[in-house]
Amino acid sequence: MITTVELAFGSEIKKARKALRKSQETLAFDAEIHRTYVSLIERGQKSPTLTVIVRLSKALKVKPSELIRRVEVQFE
Amino acid sequence: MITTVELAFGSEIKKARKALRKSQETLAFDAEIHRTYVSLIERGQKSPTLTVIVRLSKALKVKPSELIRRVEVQFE
DNA sequence: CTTTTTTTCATACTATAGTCTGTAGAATGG
DNA sequence: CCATTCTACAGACTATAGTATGAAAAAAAG
Repeated sequence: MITTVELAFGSEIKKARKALRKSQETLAFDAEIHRTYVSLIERGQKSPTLTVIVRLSKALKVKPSELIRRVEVQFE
Repeated sequence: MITTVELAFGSEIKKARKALRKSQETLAFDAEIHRTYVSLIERGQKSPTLTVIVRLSKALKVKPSELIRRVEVQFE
């Protein structure tokens, strides 16, 4: 099931990635996840696990809590 | 694969649950996840998805970002 | 100590996260 | 334009998240 939380999360990932001018492929490499999976996440079609959230955060140089906070803001 | 992040997350869930004097079963009911799964999470044996993290947060009356922040503190 | 509630553990199962390969289309740059 | 890079999409697959049932062990309560 895809809720809006995934969409919000995906858009924040994309935003943070663009801010670093990285491609999905580069981000995937840095976060050690698959290229196509980054695409799925950004489009809110998957609900990533805690480990993946942490890996993406590291690769994007943003604290996981900060990333989640940005997601929460979208619901205020 | 279980990293230490899951252990840290689990211990925070347990702490927050105890603070509300809830049983695992009650928390599971409130978060709409399974009884035994709460046990697994608290012991760091599973890496919950974003949706589950959000559900647990709601049931525990803590913002997801705050929950994650508490996890991060354990690594400082 | 005895009873009751809570948690752990085992096992089996279903659903979905995450991988992999390739391709078509869109976006970007020269 | 043209070439190149990047992203979306499809489909098939593997790994693991999450469910379900029950019973044993541990903890709490009386």
